[in-house]
Amino acid sequence: MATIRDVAKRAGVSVATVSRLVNGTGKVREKTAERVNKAIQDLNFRPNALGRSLSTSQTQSIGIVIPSLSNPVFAEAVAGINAEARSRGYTLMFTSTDYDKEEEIRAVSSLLDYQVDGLILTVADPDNSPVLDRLDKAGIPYVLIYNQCTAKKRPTVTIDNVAAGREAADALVRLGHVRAGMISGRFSASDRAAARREGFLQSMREKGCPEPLILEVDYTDLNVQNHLTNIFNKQDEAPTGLFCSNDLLAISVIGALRQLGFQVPDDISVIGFDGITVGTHLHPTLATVVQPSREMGQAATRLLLDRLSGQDTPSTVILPHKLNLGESAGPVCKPSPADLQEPFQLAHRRPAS
Amino acid sequence: MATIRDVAKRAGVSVATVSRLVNGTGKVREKTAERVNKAIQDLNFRPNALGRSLSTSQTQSIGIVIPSLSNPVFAEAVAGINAEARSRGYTLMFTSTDYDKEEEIRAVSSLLDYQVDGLILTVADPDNSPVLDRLDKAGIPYVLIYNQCTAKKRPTVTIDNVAAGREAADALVRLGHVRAGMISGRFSASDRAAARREGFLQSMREKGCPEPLILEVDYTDLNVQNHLTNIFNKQDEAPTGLFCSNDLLAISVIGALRQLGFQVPDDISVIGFDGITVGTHLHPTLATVVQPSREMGQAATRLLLDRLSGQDTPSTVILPHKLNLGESAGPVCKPSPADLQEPFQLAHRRPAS
DNA sequence: TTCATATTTGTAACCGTTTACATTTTTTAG
DNA sequence: CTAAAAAATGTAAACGGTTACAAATATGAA
Repeated sequence: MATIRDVAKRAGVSVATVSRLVNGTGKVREKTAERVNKAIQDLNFRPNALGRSLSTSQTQSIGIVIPSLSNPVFAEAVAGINAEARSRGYTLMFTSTDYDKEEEIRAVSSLLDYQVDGLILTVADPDNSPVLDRLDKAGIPYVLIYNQCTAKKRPTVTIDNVAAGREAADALVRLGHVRAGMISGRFSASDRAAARREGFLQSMREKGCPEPLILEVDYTDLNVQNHLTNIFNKQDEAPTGLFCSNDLLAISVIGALRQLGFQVPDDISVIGFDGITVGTHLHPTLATVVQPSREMGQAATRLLLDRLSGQDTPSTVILPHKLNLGESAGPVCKPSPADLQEPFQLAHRRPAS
Repeated sequence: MATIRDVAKRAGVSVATVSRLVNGTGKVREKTAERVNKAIQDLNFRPNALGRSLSTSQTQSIGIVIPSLSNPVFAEAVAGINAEARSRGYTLMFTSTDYDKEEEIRAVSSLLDYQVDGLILTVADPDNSPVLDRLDKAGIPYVLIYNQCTAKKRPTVTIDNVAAGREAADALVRLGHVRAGMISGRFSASDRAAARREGFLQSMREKGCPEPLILEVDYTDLNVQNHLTNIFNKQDEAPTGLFCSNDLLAISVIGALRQLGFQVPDDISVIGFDGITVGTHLHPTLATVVQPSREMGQAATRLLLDRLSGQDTPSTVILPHKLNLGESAGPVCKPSPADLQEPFQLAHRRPAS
C-alpha cells in the first residue's frame, strides 16, 4: 500500500501538501494539485485510517452493542443505524452480547480500545450499569436505544413503554379480557419489559380488574408450554388474554397454546410487542405494539453524531409507538351455559397435532 | 487516557518493559512486573488499539459486507460471525449494502481504509466482481458466504444451491406438481438464486415436466400480487406449485395468493428457501430448504481466521442443507369434473379479505 | 574477586497521518 | 525594479504503540 510519503515523493512535494490536498484543508496551487492528484492515481493511494485517527484522535467510527441479532427488532435497528451512519461517513463496529452482562463490559472495553468516537447500546439494566457509569466518567458520548432509564438521566431513544403497556391492557379490557396475564422474559435482563409490565399493571388495577398474573420465563428456554399448562389448570382464574413482552415470545406462546389445544384468538387473545415484520404475515396476524425500530436506530445515530459534532442535542427522544390490533386479539368469548356446567378440563383436550 | 509512556514513567521503567509485560513478549523480572502492574492499575491503562495496529500492521478486526440485515438469514449469519470472532479475540466492522453494487465498492474501500485484517462478504455477482478482483490483487484475505462462484475459484462457505434447487423440484413433482414455477428476486443481484433456478430447471426438465415458468420480481416492490394475477390468468397452464428463491419472498407470495383467493397448500403449494426461524411459526408452516445460517457464519469466520494465522485452509466449504417439508407444500389437488366444466375465472373469486 | 555469560532493561526508530510554524515563492503596490 | 504582503510549500514534532539492538545488571564459575 502506498503511503502519503510515496505520493509526496512521486509528486515532488512534501507530505504536508499532499495531506492538505487530500483533506481540502489549506490551499495548494492548481499546478501542484495536478501533479499530486496524478501521483495519487498512479499509486492508488488511500489514506490509512489508523494513521489519520491516531493523529486526529477521531476515528469516524461508532460502536454498537446490542443483545442479539436473532431478534429482528435489533437487526432492524442496526439496519437503521447503518443507513444513517453511512450517509454521514461513519463506520460501524459491531458486537452482540447475548444478554450477558459480563459480555457487555468486555464489548464496550474492546470498542473503546479501538477508540470509537461514540457508542449506541442496549443494555440489560441502564439504571444500574457499571458500563454506563464508566462511559459517563470517561466522557465518552453514547446513546441508549430501547432502554428506558427511570432513576438516572441518560441519553436515550425509545418509546414510552409504560404508556404502551397501558395501551395493551386497555386493548385487552376493551375486548372483554378483564382476566389478563403478562408473559415476559426476565425483567432483570430487560428494563423495557419491566416498564411495559408497569404500565400494564397500572391500567389493569385502575380498571379494577383482578390482579393480573405475571409470568417471567427464561429467554433461552423455549418450552413456554409447561408454564402455560400450569396457568390454565386453574380454570376459573385462568386469563383469557395474554400480553407478551415481545413478539418472538408472543409467537412462541401462540404456538404453545395451539399445542395445548387452544385457539387464538377464539379461546385466548395474545398481544405481542415490537411489531416485527413477520407478525403481519402470521396467521392469525399478530396483534402487537409497534415500535419504529429502524427509525429508532436512525434517530439514535443522528443524536450521537450531532452530539459528536458539538451540537447540543435533546438528551432523550421518545418516538411514537402504535397499537396494531392484529387478528391474534379478539373479543372474549362468553362461555355457554353448557360449558359452565362442565368445568374446563385440560386433559380432555386433544393437542392440535 | 493514560498512555504506555505514562505507565512507564510512573513505574520508573521504559516503555519497552511495559510493552513486553502487557503483551507477554520478552521476560520482565518479578519485582519490576509488580511495579508496572500497579501503575497500570492506578492509571487504568488499556493499550490504544490504533497505536498498536499501526505498529504491528494488524488490527485484529474483520470487515463484514452483506446485503441487508432486514433479512433474518443474513442477521443470523452475522450472529454466527460475531460469536466465532469474539471467541477468537477479533472485532467486527459492519456494513450492509442494500443490494447495491456501488455500495459494495464503497463499503469494502472504507473497511480497507480501516485496515481490517480480512473480510467476510456476500456480493451480488461473485463471478464478475470488481471488488473481489481488487481484493485478490491486493492480497487481502476474504471469505464469501452464501455466494456460489461458478467461473472463478474463490474461498466460499455455502451450501450446494444447485442440488438444493433440484430437491425443491423433486419435492414438488413428488407431490404431483408437474406444472411448477419459480419466483425469484433479480438473478443479477443473486448468484445463489440463479444456482437454485439452475437445479430446479434441470430436475424439472429431466423429469419431462412442462417447461416451468420463471418469474423474476424486483426485490423492493412487494406487490408480487400483480405478477401472480397474470400467471394464474392462463388457467390450464397455471402452475400448481411454486418454488420461491427465499423465505421472505415465499411469505409475500403466500400472502398474495391468499389475497387472490387461493388456499395454500390446497390450491397451490409453495416452497421457500433459507429456513428462517419464523417459517416454522407460520400457519401453514413454511416448506423450505434450510441453510445452516449461523453455522455458515461461524465456518466462514473460522476459515478466515485460520487463513490469517497462516494455516492453509480449504478454499471452499459446502455445508449440508435440508429440505423441510412444511405444511405450505401439499399434494396436488385434482380438479373435480365440475371445475373443469366451468373454467377458472379470477374475477369471480372474492379476495379473502 | 574477576570475567564470561545470561538475563533484564533501555534507547530510539518506525508505523502513516496531521498540523503548527518556518520558509520560500508569488503577487501587488509604489 | 524593489519591498512588503499574500500565498504556497516545507520541516519536524506529535499521536500511541512495538521492537531491533545496545546497554546495564545479575548470575555463575574459576
